[in-house]
Amino acid sequence: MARKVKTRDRILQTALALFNEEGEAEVSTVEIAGVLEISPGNLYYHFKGKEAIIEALFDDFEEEIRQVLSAPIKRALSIEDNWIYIYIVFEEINDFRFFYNNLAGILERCPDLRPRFARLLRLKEETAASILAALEREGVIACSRAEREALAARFAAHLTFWLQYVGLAGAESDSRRTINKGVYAAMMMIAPYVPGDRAAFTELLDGYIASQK
Amino acid sequence: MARKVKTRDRILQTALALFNEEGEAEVSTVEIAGVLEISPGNLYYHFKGKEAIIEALFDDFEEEIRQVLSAPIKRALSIEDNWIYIYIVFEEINDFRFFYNNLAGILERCPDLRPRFARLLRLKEETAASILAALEREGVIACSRAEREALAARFAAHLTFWLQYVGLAGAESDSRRTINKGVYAAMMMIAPYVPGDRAAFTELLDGYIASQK
DNA sequence: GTCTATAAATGGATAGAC
DNA sequence: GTCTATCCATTTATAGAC
Repeated sequence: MARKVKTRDRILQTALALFNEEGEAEVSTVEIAGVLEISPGNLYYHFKGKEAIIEALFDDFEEEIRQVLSAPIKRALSIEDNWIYIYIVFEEINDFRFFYNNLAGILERCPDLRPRFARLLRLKEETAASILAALEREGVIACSRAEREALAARFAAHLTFWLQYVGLAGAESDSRRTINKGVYAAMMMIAPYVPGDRAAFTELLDGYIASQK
Repeated sequence: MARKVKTRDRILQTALALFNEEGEAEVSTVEIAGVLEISPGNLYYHFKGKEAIIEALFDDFEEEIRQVLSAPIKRALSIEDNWIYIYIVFEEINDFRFFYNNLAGILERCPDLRPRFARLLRLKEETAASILAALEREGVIACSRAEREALAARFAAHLTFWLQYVGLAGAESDSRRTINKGVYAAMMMIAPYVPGDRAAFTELLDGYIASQK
């Protein structure tokens, strides 16, 4: 007996899909209601307006991404483990990409989200930094504290903007492939810090991305 | 006898300022006309609509950034020369930042700009690649072709998104300082490829940014 | 070139019936 | 919870006078 999905949830789900597809600015509350085949009035019963919908979607996103970023990475020192980990982060961002595609606009109209989003950025940096520190301890990479911090910041920025970047360069349709390229690019940032012959490391990466396509 | 500035130019100038300040989506044609103290009708005499204004602004931006990116860098192998060069690119982007702050939305409504913007991205990459190649030839850095290409792509992405990134982390007001930090971050991407003790190179950078603040 | 006036369309929002 | 009906505000866009 297929349990009836609550209208509130259907609104969120549909809004998310439309926002991701057409861009948040391009989607009106009327359109969302239209796709759902409910009345605008009904939509307004559940959410005071578009901002309320966006904030509710951000709640979901924040919870999920926090869970991913805060998950202690157990023995994630192999290339494979790190690859998968980064892949998952990208996937999460991809699911809420509408947000990243119009950050300035959304934060303008939902000022409450600004500090929360800034915190997420910091969490990304911290997570990257702690992974790098672990790699450093195990001798996988060798770099100074200053380098590690700069690298962590770059990492966070990469996670934040990569999907947008490929979208601009020319629409790549296959998201799995796109994300794998993003993971590859992330790993390449680490390569020069691998002691000894980093060429071997690079070749390992090349092999890995080839196997992923 | 102060030559009268053409209305068309005043529109572009005012629109650019408002777009940068409040975000393109937040500014209507009526508002632009209001600030200029001309009638909306008059504005529509000069431009068919907001899209036309945006495209005209993009024309200006494209011309200027092309000039900067295509300028042959003569003997730009010193830290100082490269620093200044990157600074100028950032400055140009900063002057038209409204565009970068709402890329998805603008490209949605002005599809003509999409390929042109993509070309600019490629130009950024090519420029970065050729600078890196020069540095390689002179022995300033040492890296493989694959590494150089990955680095060039990262460089282009950095130029594209850095200003947005700091804007999100917490609004830095002083643009000169922000840009200098962006240049520093760019230089730090090169550091690990400097042969010998890269620590010396890093210290040089630290000294340089300290002198710039 | 510039203005006034106004049309036409859209999106956000609410009241009140069912 | 949901709908219909409606209102208000904003924005784009045009016609025609000066």
